Amino acid sequence: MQITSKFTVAVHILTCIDIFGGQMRVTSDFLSGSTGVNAVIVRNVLGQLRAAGIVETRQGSGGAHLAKALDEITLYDIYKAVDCVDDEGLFHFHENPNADCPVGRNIHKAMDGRLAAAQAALENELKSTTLAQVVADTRRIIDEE
Amino acid sequence: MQITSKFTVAVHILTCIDIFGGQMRVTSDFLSGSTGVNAVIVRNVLGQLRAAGIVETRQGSGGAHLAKALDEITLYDIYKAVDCVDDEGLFHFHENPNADCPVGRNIHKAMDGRLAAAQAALENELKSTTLAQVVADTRRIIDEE
DNA sequence: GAAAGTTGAAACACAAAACGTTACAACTTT
DNA sequence: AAAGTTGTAACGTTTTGTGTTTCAACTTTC
Repeated sequence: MQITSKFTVAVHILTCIDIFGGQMRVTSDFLSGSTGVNAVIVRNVLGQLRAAGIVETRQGSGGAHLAKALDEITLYDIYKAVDCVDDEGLFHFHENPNADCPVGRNIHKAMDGRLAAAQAALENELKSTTLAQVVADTRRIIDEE
Repeated sequence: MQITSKFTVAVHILTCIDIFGGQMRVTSDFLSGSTGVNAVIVRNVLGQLRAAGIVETRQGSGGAHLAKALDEITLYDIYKAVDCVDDEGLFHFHENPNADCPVGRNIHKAMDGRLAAAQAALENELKSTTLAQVVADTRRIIDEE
């Protein structure tokens, strides 16, 4: 089980938009080249980021731009934007526990709060990290090459 | 994306073993009935829990038993036992970033530590919860019915 | 020691999800 | 008008999770 690569691809895309955006038009084709991901998938991810108010794109003209300051975009925003987890939550209960068994009909309730706390711990960590930090690290690593 | 239901099923199974183990033989067939999960799957999960030293089972005789005290089994132990995540980690990088692009060849390094921190936050929360707590909650909910 | 019930494990089947691919209409700029 | 780009739908492929069938090995009971 792994969280969809669309999440890390989205971070990659946003980092490219910031780093290359000043010098050139950052098209889905260019992003496909940098990420190694199919251009249509890139456009799908950009569409999700646009729906979340993170980037701006326009038909025809080409070139994506950030819609917010780097330090106003958290990894959690991106994680939510690309739908890493659905409404059911990160953990998954089996559908058919036996309602005639006292454990079967209550185990869900007994675990729910604790699993939600674990999921919240993950998400809080993502909320505390901004794209500004990731981009700064990326620039530093590039400069040190 | 969701963490495999084998995890919550394993917790369900262990809870049953504790609650019903005193009165009856808790076989894979019985556990299949309570969880709604196929008996072969139950035996697979029991096999993983046995490999992790959490339960004891024996061919022929039937009936699973806990190999440790309830408060010595954390949700993290179970999560690891049933292989919720592989060695690559919870997050997933795309395979083919472009090594000719400065972002492409460095983004992995720039994100790694932060993603590991997020995963660790989740796992630490699971480590802080024991099966004893889940079973106690389950018994309380049953008593209140 | 034979019968019945159980576990362990392999092999195959099926469904859902992730990701890739093709195709094309709508749009913008030159 | 032409060239390049985005948005989106439709379909294909691969992987993974889960279910199913089958059977050998083992234990207990009769």
